[in-house]
Amino acid sequence: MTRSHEIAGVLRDEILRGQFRPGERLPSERDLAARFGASRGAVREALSQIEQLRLIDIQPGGARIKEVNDASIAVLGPLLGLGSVPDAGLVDQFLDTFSALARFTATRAIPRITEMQRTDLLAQLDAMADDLGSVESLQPKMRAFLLTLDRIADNLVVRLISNDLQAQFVERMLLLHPRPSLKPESLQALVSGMRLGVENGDGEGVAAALDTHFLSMRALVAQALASA
Amino acid sequence: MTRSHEIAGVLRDEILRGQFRPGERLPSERDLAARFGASRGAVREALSQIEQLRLIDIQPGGARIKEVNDASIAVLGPLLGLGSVPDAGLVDQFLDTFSALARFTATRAIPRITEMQRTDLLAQLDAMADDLGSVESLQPKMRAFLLTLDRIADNLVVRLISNDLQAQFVERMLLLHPRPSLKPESLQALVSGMRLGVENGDGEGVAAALDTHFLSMRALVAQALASA
DNA sequence: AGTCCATATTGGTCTTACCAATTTGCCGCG
DNA sequence: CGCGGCAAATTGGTAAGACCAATATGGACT
Repeated sequence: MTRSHEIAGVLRDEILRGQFRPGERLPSERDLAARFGASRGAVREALSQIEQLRLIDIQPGGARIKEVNDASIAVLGPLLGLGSVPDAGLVDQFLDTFSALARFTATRAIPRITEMQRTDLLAQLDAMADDLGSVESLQPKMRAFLLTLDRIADNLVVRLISNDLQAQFVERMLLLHPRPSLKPESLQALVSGMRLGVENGDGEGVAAALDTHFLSMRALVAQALASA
Repeated sequence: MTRSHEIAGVLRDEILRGQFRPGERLPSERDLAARFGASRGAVREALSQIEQLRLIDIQPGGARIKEVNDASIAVLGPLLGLGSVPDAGLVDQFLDTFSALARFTATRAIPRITEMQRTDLLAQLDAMADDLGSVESLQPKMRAFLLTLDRIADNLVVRLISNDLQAQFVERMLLLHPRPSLKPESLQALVSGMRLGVENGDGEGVAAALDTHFLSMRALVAQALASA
């Protein structure tokens, strides 16, 4: 972690916390350098990073705060990490979005899979079916399965979105205690539902199974966050 | 446009063009400074920006190129602008993604709209219905309508994704000649389809209208790009 | 009260310098 | 010939100082 990343992190969080109003001017680079006990170069690198998050607009005369609504999606992770517990509403929006992305991937992938790919997917699902009890080992298999679908769907735009969100989200949610865990019956339904869809080349079937899975997931996580 | 942004743009495009293999080392900051006739500070700021795109990994010892698959979605715009004409496949993936995002927004927004919002939406649709002939003036109304839905759906994650993609995509596609334009009948079907959905509180109806609209759009754009 | 201009401030850029970590390349050993 | 190990060169990280052009500020003047 370099000095400029540290500084960027602090300033980013302050902006996300709303400590500056949109349109307001950020302290000058020289003032920030003094505040952080760093060189102006380090501060400039930090500001350059925050500018890429589209949280500020740097111009001769000063850097001005922008609306969070116009920011890059890269602020979502830091936004989750602001409090000691992630914001329940934002987490639900994340999961809802994941749900839509998974549905997208499934409906685009299934109609174009080859026989070999189908065999591969079925094998992965069978491996998952043997593992319903331990969420810890099912999770990575689920991710691998969705990644396979993602490769088949072959949409770079959605792939980058999914990767980005996943990276920001998973990392922050793994810290939760206690980790919510779905009932084996639900997982069983998910796996068998997807299996049926893959077998029949029914993308909508796979998507539907994912939909209900994400719905239960959202309910569960909401409950976990409420109690935390 | 500052020097560091210029340099970052050049290096970014070179990486996106595949002029470096993943894992390969980028020239040192001092060499790059010499190449661009700039100071090391300017180059460092540029590299810091490229690092935020997740195109490189900066470490003591050197900056190493990463896989484009792991990059930020902020590379999609530059990726569209690499050639004289945007890549048709990537454009289609963009539109497909827009389609899914619009569907998401519609299905989430419609069930939770208030009477006042419904009135507003219907008014917007009526204004659009009077304007089917000129694509130039319909386009912004369509965007405003989707933005209204977006505000109602109230999902920050999807909003940021949509904003981001839109900003990157629209800007690059406006340069196309000739600009593709849908037949008035199709637009008529879109507007009336959405109107029916809004009236009946039928999110799936609105989404379906959007689906068919984006399908025609994709066919049209593919044709335009093939001829360009 | 409004306008205009001099001044101070701010970002943009370059130079030079030093440190710590990594990489490189050479040497000697097995 | 290969391989381990050590020293030197290279590389990124950071700092301090300086100058310019564009912007913002404040005061003088009308």
